[in-house]
Amino acid sequence: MKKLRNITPLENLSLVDKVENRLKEYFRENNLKIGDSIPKELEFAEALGVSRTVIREALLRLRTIGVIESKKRKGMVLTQPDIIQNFEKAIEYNLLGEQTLTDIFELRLILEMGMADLLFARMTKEDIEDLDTIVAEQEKEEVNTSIFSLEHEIAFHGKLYEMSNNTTLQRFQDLLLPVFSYVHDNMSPEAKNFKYSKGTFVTHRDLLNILKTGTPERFREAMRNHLEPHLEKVLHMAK
Amino acid sequence: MKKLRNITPLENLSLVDKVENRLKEYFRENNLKIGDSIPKELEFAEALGVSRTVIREALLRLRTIGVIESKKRKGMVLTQPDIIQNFEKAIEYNLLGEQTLTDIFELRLILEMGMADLLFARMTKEDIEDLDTIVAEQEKEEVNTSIFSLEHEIAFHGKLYEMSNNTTLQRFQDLLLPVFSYVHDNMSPEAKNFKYSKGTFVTHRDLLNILKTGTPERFREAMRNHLEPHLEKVLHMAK
DNA sequence: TATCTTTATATGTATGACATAATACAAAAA
DNA sequence: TTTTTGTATTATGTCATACATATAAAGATA
Repeated sequence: MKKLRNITPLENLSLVDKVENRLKEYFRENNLKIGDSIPKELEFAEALGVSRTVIREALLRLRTIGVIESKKRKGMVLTQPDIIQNFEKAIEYNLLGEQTLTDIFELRLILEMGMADLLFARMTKEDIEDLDTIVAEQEKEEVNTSIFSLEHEIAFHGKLYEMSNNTTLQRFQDLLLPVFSYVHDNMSPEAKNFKYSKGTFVTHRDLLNILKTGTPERFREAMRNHLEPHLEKVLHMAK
Repeated sequence: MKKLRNITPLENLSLVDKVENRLKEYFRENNLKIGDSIPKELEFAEALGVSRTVIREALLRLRTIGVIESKKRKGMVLTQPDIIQNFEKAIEYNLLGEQTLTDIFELRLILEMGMADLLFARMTKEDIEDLDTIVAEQEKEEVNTSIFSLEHEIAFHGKLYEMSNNTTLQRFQDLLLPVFSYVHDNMSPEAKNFKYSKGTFVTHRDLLNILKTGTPERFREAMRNHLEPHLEKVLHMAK
């Protein structure tokens, strides 16, 4: 039998899919902005000639991704979708694959190495003081317990993100924390041991000092060393 | 009248909200993984004592964020949510605020500066050849038209993301392209003019050469220069 | 064995009814 | 007048039922 080629399959969209597309068109055509209210379900249903059920399903999708909000009696209004929140929802279900998790962890490394210029441009005296406190706290505890604590790790690096003054980036990191701890927990014991061994590698204190008196370039290099155990693991991983 | 204090409002979750939470619990308790199939709508409805409508709405939310897929007659199975796709959907509606767009653009700069180590560790001979072609193409056209083309910009930087070999990162950039062009279009003419003015700033060719014979540090520094006009604009923006 | 046809079934769509919460407005109280 | 309280209205939220549709799986046909 001759192979069938060059024939595009006819689109197989469900009614809800079509309605969703029409809604998107509608928003575009009418140039609707955040805060604008949209017609009620029954009006849409009538105008498009479908049941309220279908309209509701389409609208519900929009509600789920945060494009609209609805209130009883008041109706529906367009809202600014919270891109991070969608992310979050997906993660809550613990269904991200190994590869995605690794990718995301890698993303963290990239972010922290790339953040240098932003940090130097935006850091304030208060930021430095905060970091000082965080590092001092860590050093005090480590003398006693000599146990690596994920908490301090998060406190220090979290503060860096905060200093970036980029809300999206910051929330991104908030939400990725569980991923970080996941990867952290699943790291080989060896990697854990030689991590942050003072002297060999750059410590939080070192990073802080560079922030105080150094340059973005030096900071990047230092951060690279600081993250080296992670980097090594990730870089040489079979992809 | 005495002021009312210390009374927490009682939770006001819709039925669908509650059902959604119960479903999440259910997945957790039964330790369900990607690929596992779940009971049908009617069974859930009966088990939870609510109408099929409510169950469907809750399930639809999950379907929207990509946690489940459903097929007629077959039922529903857990799927790996595509975090990028969710992002994408939100963006399609053109409802992201100015601030978010700026944040995201900033994110791009951070990513490209932070990517250096990854690139050097993972680039192949073919990658370099591809880049060579892209740059040559650009140079040829620029001689004729001397017009800056977003296309070449995207081709070159897109290739870099591709070379990172990080699928998530790559798709992230794919989806952010519209944001990039948006910010690009809205840039002040001055910024556009002194951008990539050969000689003054680092060109794509320069970056490529560093990739061939240089080091990650040099590449980072070069990329910093290359992106300087963008960086300046963003760094000194009132936040 | 391979291919076609039928059948059972879970999701998809339609309809109509009622519940609920939020608004606007009227009425009452201060 | 101002503030509080009640009431009607209305758009979304929930329910029940029926039917449409696609398709996996079983059965029939070659």
